[in-house]
Amino acid sequence: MQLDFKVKMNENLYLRDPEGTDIGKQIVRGGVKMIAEIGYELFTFKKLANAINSTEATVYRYFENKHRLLIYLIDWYWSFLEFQVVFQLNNINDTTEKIKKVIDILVWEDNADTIKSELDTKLLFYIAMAEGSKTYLSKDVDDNNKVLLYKPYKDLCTRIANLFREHNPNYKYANSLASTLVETARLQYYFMHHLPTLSNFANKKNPKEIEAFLVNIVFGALGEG
Amino acid sequence: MQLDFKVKMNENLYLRDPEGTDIGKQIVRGGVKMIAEIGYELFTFKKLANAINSTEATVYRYFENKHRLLIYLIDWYWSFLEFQVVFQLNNINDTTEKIKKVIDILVWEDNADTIKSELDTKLLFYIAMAEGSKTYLSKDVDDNNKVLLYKPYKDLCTRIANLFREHNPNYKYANSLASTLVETARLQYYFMHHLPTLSNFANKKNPKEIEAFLVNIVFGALGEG
DNA sequence: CAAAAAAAGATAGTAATACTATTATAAAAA
DNA sequence: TTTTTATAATAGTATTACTATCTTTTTTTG
Repeated sequence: MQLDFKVKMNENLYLRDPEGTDIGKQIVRGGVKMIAEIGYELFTFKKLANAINSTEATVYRYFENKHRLLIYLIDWYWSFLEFQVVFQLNNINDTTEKIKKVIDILVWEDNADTIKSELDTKLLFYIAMAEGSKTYLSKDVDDNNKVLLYKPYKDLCTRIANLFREHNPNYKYANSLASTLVETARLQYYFMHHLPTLSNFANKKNPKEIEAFLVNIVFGALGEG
Repeated sequence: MQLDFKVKMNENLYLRDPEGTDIGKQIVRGGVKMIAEIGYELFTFKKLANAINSTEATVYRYFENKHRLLIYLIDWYWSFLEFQVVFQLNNINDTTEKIKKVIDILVWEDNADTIKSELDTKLLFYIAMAEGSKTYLSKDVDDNNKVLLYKPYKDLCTRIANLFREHNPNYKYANSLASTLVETARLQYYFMHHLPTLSNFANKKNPKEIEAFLVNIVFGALGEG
C-alpha cells in the first residue's frame, strides 16, 4: 500500500497558494532543493527564479519573503512528522513502545519509500535539522506566533507531551520535555556532523546512534532511568 | 571582594584587537547594546557606527563582518560562563552539588554584582539566549570550527561533560548530555518568553523555574531519576 | 466561442546592505 | 620632530530585498 500525504497550509504563509499552480509547486520544490544545497543565508528569490526559469517578481507573488517560504517548508515538515506519529502509533498500546517509536520517527533520515508526498522529505529533513530554529529565532516571532505560523511544530510537541503525560501522569514538565526531545534530536544530528566534540556519535555519523541517547534522556526524566 | 574577568580572545575573530583601543571597546560595547535591542538580523555596522559617532569604515577595520562580531560576543560570554563554573565549583567536592551549581550558573540571568567585567553580562545573557545558535548554524560552520572559533563553547561543554563522567564513570553520552544541557537552558528560556506552549514555565517567566527541569533531565539521564 | 479576468513574463527601478577604496587629518610612537 | 598608525570623511560597487508597470499568455466564465 502506498499512502499519500497532503496538508492544508496556514494561509498567512503565502500570498498566493503555491499548491494551486504549476509554477507555485516549482517554487516550493525548487526552494527545497536550493535551501538544502546552499543554505538559507545564501538563498535568494532571484537565484530561485533563475533555477526554475521564472522571474523574481513571480516568486514574490507567491511568498512575501524568503523567511515566509522557510516557515512554509518547515511547517510542512512538522505536519508530515506529526502525520507519521499518528499513523505509526496507531496500533501500539504500550506507552513505552509509543514513545520509542516517536523517537525513532524523529531521527528518521530517510522515509522515502513509505509515504508519497509532494515534497522531498529527505531534503526537508536536512533543512529542518540545519535551518529549523531560524523560523522562530527572529524578531517577528511573536507576530508570527499570533497568526499561528508555528502551529504544526506546537501540535507535534503537544502530541508528544500528551504521550509523556499518558506514560507518567505525575510528570510536571511534559511540554518542556517534548520540545527538548525534538530540539535535541535536531541539535545532536547537527553537532554530530559539524561540531563532533559536542556529541558522542561522530564516529559512525548515523542518526540512529542518537536514538539511544534520546531514549536515555526521555525515560530518565520520566522516571525509569 | 570584587573580581575582574578578562579573556584573551581568538585572534581570528577580529582584524584589529578591539580591546586595544578606545574606539574598539566602543564598537564591542555598542554592539552588545544594539544587538540586544534590535536583534542580530536588523543590526548593521552602519547603524552601530552612527550610534557610537564613528564611521562604517572604522568598524570594518576591526571586524570582517557582523557575524564575526556576533561570534566574538558569544565566545566572550561562554568564556565568562566557564570562568564562573571554575570559580564557583572551587570549594565543592560532591559531584551532585557541582552539577547543580553548573545548572544554576547556566540559568543565571543577572550576575552583575559578583564580578566586574568589560561587557554587560546581563545583555550578553539575552543575546546568548536569542542569538547564540546563529554563531554555528551557518554555512561556514566547518571553516570557523577549524580556526577554533567555537572553542569557548566547546571548552565549557567539555568541562561539564567531565563533571558528568566524574559523577557516573559508566555514562556513555557525557558530551551529548553536556551540549543538551546548555542548549536546553537556552531554548527553554526562549520558549518560556515567546512560545509558551512549548514549555512549562510561562506563568512566572522566571529563569530559575527552568532549573528544576534541567536537574530532572540531567540526573535522570545520569541514572538517579 | 468570445470576452473578461487572472496569472505570468519582461523589464525597470529603489532603498538598504555589505562591503572596498582613497585621501586627508589627527594622534601616538620612535 | 619625523614617521608611523589610526581615524574620519567621502565615494563607490555589487548584491539583496523588494515594488511597480506594462505586455503577453493562460484560464475562467457567461
